[in-house]
Amino acid sequence: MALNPEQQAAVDAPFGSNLVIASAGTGKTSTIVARIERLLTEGIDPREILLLTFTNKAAAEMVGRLERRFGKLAIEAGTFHAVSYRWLKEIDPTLTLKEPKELKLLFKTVYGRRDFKRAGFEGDPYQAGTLFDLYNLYQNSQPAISFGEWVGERSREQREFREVYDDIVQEFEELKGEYGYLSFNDLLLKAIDYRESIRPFREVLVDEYQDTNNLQARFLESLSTESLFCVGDYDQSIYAFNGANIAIIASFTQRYRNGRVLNLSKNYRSTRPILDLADRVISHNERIFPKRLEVMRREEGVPPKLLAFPDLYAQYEGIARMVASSPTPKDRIAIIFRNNSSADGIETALRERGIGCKRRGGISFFDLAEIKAFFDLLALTLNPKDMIAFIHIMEFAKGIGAHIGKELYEGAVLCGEGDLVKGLLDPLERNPFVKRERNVQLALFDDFVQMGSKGNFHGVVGDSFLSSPLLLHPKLSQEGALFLEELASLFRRLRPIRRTEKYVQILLESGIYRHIVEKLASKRAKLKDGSIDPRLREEALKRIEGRKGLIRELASHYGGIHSFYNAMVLGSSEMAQGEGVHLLTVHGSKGLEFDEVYIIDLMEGRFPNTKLARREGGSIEEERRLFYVAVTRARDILYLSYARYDPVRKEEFRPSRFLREAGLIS
DNA sequence: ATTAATCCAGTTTTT
DNA sequence: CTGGATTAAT
Repeated sequence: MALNPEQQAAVDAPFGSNLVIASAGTGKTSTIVARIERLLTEGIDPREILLLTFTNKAAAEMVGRLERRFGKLAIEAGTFHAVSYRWLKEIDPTLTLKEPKELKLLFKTVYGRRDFKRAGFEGDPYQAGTLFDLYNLYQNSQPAISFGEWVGERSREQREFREVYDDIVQEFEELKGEYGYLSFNDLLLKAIDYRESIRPFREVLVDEYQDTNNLQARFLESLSTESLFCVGDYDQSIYAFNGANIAIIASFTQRYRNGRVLNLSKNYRSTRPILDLADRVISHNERIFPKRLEVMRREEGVPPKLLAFPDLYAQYEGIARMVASSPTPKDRIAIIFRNNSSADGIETALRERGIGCKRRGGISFFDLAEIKAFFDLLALTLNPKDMIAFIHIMEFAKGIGAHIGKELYEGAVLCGEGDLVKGLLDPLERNPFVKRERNVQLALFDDFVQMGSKGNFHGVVGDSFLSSPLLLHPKLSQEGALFLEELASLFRRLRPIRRTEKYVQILLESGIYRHIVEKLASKRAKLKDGSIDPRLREEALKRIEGRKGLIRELASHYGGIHSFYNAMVLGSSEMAQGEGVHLLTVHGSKGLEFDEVYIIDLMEGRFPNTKLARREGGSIEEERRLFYVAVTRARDILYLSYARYDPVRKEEFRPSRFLREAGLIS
């Protein structure tokens, strides 16, 4: 595709600090690709080019376009996080990421150890979950003050808790270290720490620069590069909740002396009526730079159409009906919503009409119990310090809950002199479960307990495991003993394994995973009276078998078992399932385009999500930018839809103010 | 004191 | 449909 003069100017911009302001649909991706092409044809080593994007999919697509022309390329490309991980892996190949959900749980237990009332506080502290989210935002915003001070500055009422909050995050950080956990933010923070060991680049290209937060900006500054090429559009900044800071793009020329700003203003994507509508609405936001978008498409275009429905379900039905009868190929249609909660309703309505749809994340594969269990098992074998994974696995055994799980873990670590694997396979011969004082004074009694406990597990565990001091736990159940032995045997069998496929195979076929799978299948086959239907059980097992196959298939694409695990944590939400109409949140739709777009649930409260807009980080301007992003995904046809009533919550709706701003209602 | 079962409320966007 | 909280059972 030929470039227009503006695009060419960006491609040809000399080395230095370049900022390209690229409005929606102005050929941003093509420009980045052409820029890299130019660098390559000038003879720059691909290894000296770094491309940072917002999703790994976007990076893969751009690299794919380049490779079609140049063949296999060694360009470093991916999200900030994926790239950081790749570098850190070379420094420490065993580091393992932990899901934000799990970290939140850990944070909650740390928080739970504080008793605010008893400590004499009057006011209401933030809840654990809120505080955890705030902590992430704090890390992303990188202020110079402590977390507690920062919270106190944003809210007067919270000032009294600032020391407690500092204490909580300190303990949380210590525990993370103890268990060997890394959060997404830790990837960037660690990469900044190791900046000296990261190779220099000739040019670093940054896509979606408007969504950069302070942590990412610091990461960029820590890189050694001759030239910076940032592409963004402040009207599409929609990640304030994640610390995205428009000031970063707005202050580019102040921060980079000799920084150049280039503009891409010719829109090739959408028809005039669609762009006019987008423009009318976004003009209600304060303009940072006046921006004029030139419509390049010649045809008159179809005016966007407003759809009003009496209630939510009539809306989902109606949209499904329209999609069904539309001549547009299904995979070039997108249904876009503000909140993920809209997805289920529309998906059901589409299903009923036999229309397939493609949905990201959602009721994910990774939320299934058997998949979670697999990844806990994998996480534990990769990082034996992962106490939480150990407990999750042991909880499948009857009679073992969080408490005993934790005691077993600590016992094993004690018997292994700090090493869980040693504690399982080659333990010191002593009872780790008696209090030390007692141990000294009542040595004879200990012996008695040992003999007695071990006797219970004859026939349950093998001879070699029968001598394990872990079996001395007074409340250990038979199943618990079996699980411990199976776990020990799994560690033994995995030790010499290098190949990813083999490693995954052994995990999936291990005794412990088989037990877990059978328990899950039985649970799912349980009838109302408590009995198990063998047919249902067979079906459940079959479904699980299929999912095991999927895990094998996923794993086969990765060179190392650590890479596989970390890629699953980093990219699980990017994976989409299904074929057909695209179901997307506005955030998920960023950077994509479709012939026909339906924006649904355009009601006050929902979109704009007024609850979020009132919260810190949110604003009605941000909601308006979200609307702008959604509208500018459309090439030819745009429908805007709302419903007047929610029959489940018995709630009346008013149409979104954006519909008024768009001139569609008065 | 722990674990298992049962019932009730609630549901933000992403790496 | 899930997570949390409450309750029953061990």
